Amino acid sequence: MNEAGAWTDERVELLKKLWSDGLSASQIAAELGNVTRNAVIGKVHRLGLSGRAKSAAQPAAPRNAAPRKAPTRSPSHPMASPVAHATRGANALAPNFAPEAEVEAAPLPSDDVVIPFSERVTIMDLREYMCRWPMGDPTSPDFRFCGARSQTGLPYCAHHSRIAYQPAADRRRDRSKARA
DNA sequence: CCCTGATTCGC
DNA sequence: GCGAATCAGG
Repeated sequence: MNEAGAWTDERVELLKKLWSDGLSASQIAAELGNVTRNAVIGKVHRLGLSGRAKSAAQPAAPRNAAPRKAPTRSPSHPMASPVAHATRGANALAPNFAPEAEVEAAPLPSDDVVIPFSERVTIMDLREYMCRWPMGDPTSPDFRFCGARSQTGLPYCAHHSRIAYQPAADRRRDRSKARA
């Protein structure tokens, strides 16, 4: 039998299909099984795919110096960073709320379900990786955000992303496997 | 915090 | 050819 992680024609075909289908490398890797997302990406590049739904070509990112073997992990902090703490507070809490931009399912207070209180955060505790799903009136003093881990590139967590965008054909984010 | 694809390079 | 390590961006 073929090796589990071997790129047979079958697997390559599936790879092409899924890649052109818009699935992410990790998703494809999970689907194929016994391969990492890096393997998928590597194969994609070798096949000449890459950049499926992106610009024809990136602005030639000067990716110089990338010694993955002898990384300069020793003198990493000769001086460290001079406290790059940019206090971004004190900004106006402009209620520039877009009730209906493209989100028909307005954030009703009724969907507090499945959202534990402990997860809720104020704008003060809101981090970049936290879900910004508004809960309650922005004008209300007890206005809170979901605060759960937000999805990549999205301002909301997985749960609220689904509600917000209501994809015509939802992609099953099956990351249940392939996770050492 | 997590994820994304892109790239390099030892194997 | 392969893919881990690494990078850079979101």
